[in-house]
Amino acid sequence: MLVVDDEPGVRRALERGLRAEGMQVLTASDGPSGLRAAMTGSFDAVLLDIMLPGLSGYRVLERLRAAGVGTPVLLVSAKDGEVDQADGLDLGADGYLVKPFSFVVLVAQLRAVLRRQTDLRRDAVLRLGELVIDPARRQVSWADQPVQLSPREFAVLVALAQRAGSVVGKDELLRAVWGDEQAASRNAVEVYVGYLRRKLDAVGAGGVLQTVRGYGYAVGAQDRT
Amino acid sequence: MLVVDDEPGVRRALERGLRAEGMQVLTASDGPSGLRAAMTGSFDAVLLDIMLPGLSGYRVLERLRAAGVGTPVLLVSAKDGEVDQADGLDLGADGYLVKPFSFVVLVAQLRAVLRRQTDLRRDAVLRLGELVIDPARRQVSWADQPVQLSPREFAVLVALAQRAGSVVGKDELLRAVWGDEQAASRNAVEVYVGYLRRKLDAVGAGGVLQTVRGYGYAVGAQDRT
DNA sequence: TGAGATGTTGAGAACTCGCTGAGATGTTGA
DNA sequence: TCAACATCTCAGCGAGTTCTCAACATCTCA
Repeated sequence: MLVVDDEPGVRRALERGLRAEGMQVLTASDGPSGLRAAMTGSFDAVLLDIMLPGLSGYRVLERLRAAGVGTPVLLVSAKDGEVDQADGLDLGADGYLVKPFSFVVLVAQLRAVLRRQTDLRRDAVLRLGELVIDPARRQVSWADQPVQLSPREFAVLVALAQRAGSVVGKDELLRAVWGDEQAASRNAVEVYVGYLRRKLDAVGAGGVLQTVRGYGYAVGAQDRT
Repeated sequence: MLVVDDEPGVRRALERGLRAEGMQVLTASDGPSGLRAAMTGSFDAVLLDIMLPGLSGYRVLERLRAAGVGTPVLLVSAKDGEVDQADGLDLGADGYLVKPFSFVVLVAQLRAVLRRQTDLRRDAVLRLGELVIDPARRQVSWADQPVQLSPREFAVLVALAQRAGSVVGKDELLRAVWGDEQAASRNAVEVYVGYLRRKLDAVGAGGVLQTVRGYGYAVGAQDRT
């Protein structure tokens, strides 16, 4: 979660509350720094106050969407006018809260937004340049050539592709693919990345999976939808 | 879509937004005219504000249902009380939105309602290339040759065909065909897919049912993105 | 330069998965 | 009551998959 609000008291309260709900929280206190943080696209959701110093919440949202960042955004405002709502909605906000709002309502909205997000994501086709991953059909192809993968290989590739552009630690992969009970050693990750590389190389997709020594792996792509 | 709301700003914003989502939209600004429009029954869904001049949303909904019009209705209100929600749903509303609501949420609810609607029209004949499934007559044919199926076999085939083009997990199939109480093991699914294949192969429909190892089954359909 | 850390890979044992034939059990209708 | 059918479990086979081990390659830094 990214929380953008100019009042230190609100920031602290939200941070503490959301932590207690098991979320990881980062905060920003003005428009520009909030925008910068949100641009990384590495948040599951953003809670954005409208009245902000430097750059209003509207503008932040606008630029975010213009830059193609699709992270869900909940707008927070003290104002209640219809006009504001319509504006916010047209800009692509995913929810709207009017101050003062109850914490319970906030959490409910957040969970709704996150659920919708994962619902959409689960079956959404992932595209990374020539690489296309279709979770609904469990199919992978490179430049329209299909690539046959075993279930584990597929899961590893999806886990990497979902975090495309950033490095995924081996332990993180282990957790994402093998589950929490750690049924496999860390070497299994290396082996499966090896399998994936071999199969991808065979269709000309060399160098898609990069090794980051001492940490983990990353799958290419600077773009994003 | 029929949008009934007395505020011109909201009407315009919704109209624009929904058009952008590919829907056809008509609007009405008060209760009586909204009711008249809805009575025609020619809408896929109605978005109905509760606070309306002339005739409240509740009354509109009431009369609509009394007249036997089953069009799905989403109620919109500024009020947030539990009582109101219960009232609205009792009157036969299909969803409830509290202002201020986000446009994304509205669209999600709308799609859910429409999906439910089409699910009810289950009797529609399913066509997958040469394969024709008629749920109303419980008949299946391949290239005009009829195929005799037992009820279970039929149910499995329908469950697969309804999600044509995407992979259906065995557990998912089990739930869809056998119900939630898990009256059968996962192997039953394999057995029935086996039966289906044998019968389909016999009329030349080989390879219609594909196995996706480690996950489930998929029935043809190459189109779609 | 070379020792230790880190990553890659081939081999192979153990296991899981999906398909199938056999058969127990239940249901229906003559 | 019996035959015909439907449903579902079971056990076994063969193929594919998963994962570990250990040898080897590569990298990093003193």
